[in-house]
Amino acid sequence: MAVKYKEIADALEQEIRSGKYDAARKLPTEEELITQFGVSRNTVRRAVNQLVNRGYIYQVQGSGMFLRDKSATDYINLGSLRGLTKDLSPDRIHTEVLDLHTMEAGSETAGRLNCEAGTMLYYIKRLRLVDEEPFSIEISCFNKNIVPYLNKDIASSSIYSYLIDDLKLSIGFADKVITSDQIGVVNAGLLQVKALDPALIVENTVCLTNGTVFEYSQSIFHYKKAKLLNRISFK
Amino acid sequence: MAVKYKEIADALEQEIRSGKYDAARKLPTEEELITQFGVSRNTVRRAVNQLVNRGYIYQVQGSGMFLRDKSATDYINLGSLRGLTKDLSPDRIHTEVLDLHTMEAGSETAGRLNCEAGTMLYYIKRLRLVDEEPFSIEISCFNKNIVPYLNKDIASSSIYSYLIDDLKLSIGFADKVITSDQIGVVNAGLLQVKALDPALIVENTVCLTNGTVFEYSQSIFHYKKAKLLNRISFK
DNA sequence: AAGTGGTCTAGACCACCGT
DNA sequence: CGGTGGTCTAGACCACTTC
Repeated sequence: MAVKYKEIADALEQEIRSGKYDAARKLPTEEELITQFGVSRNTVRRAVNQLVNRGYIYQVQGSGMFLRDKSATDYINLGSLRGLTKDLSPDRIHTEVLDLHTMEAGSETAGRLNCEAGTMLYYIKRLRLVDEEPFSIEISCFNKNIVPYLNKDIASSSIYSYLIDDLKLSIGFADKVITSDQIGVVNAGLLQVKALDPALIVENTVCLTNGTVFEYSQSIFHYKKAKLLNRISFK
Repeated sequence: MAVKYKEIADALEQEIRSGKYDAARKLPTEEELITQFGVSRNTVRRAVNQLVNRGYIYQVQGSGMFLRDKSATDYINLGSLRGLTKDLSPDRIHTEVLDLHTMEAGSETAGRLNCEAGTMLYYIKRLRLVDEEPFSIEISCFNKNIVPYLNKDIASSSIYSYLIDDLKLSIGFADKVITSDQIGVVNAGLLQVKALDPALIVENTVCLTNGTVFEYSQSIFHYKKAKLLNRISFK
């Protein structure tokens, strides 16, 4: 990390999640944070801003910085990178790799990944279980020029940890398109619902900080189990 | 407004939407914006930051600020306040007010609105049409202590314009919970789909800047017509 | 009136991209 | 190496809340 405002933001996030401010439901004043962390006011404010964007707190001019009501658990936060892996406790999640192979991009996939048709990519289909019950199906395509290697082992834990910590990719931004549709027979079987039952679908296009698309994925969620959460603040 | 960085952000947003940078796909440098708007670098950077958060651009250190690919139209932006009203051109939208009355909050609604049971509120049910075809059903509850007056006229255009421009409410943040479920018979009839067809559902809890909940709403979207878009950036 | 967050400036230095 | 964004500081003044 080595960047002050992010370190402070992460420290405060930890404190909030640990329940340190649950009694007061209020953060220390900017002045206090300035002396506590020994940085300038601007740096404190940038850190605090992260917490606002992450949905933890809201600021009231003249009054203070307050905790937002805790969202009930079991929500998948649309604003964070790691869908399941961050929001649910890791021991509740299991991943079954149904398919993993390399292939050439067809014209449709090439369009989505913003690359030439014929570009090599990894195709992965996974079934994700929460508390041993089928929760979602994830079909992902990674541009192999950017993600040169993947295997079942990596795919069965958190791919994103591998991309960030090992491949040192710096992920910049993403588009998520959310829809609902009738589920097909095959996927219905995997999720143990009936064919034509509803499915909650999230299409995800992810880019590096330099703007290159490296992943396109589609997640199909069990309609009775999945709840997506989006926390926004206007300022 | 009267705040420099927001004015600059809005001006740049307008320029981007107008297509001014479509050829270059690149914004002027910070230095250029500084001289163009006659403000300090920090102010330019705050303005630019808004555009990043609104999903218009991404920044690459050492290189510049670039336009993100346009999202196809017809998406409902989850990050903006006015769902339909902002994303689709206004003349395509029609709103039919099915019900509008005041009532006392029951215990469940009181919980969602974070108020006492028995608090007076407005209940509104609306059918929204896009291009003359049923698109979504919106059921909203407003705390009457905060929104003291509403009528069919207001409800059939944009409620939020009224809240912001006329009532001078300052809206702070919101929680959106997105799910999918089988649609009921009544709503199926309204949306002209079959009972038990999928529905895309967004529950929305909206707060003022001071943290007070003033609205709880539920939107039920036509599963073949609605696409929600969430643009996120990590920094 | 005191406390607390919001806006703005000016300037320094660092990190990364491209030539 | 020049161009361009990223981080950080120090200080001034404004706006809103609370008492």
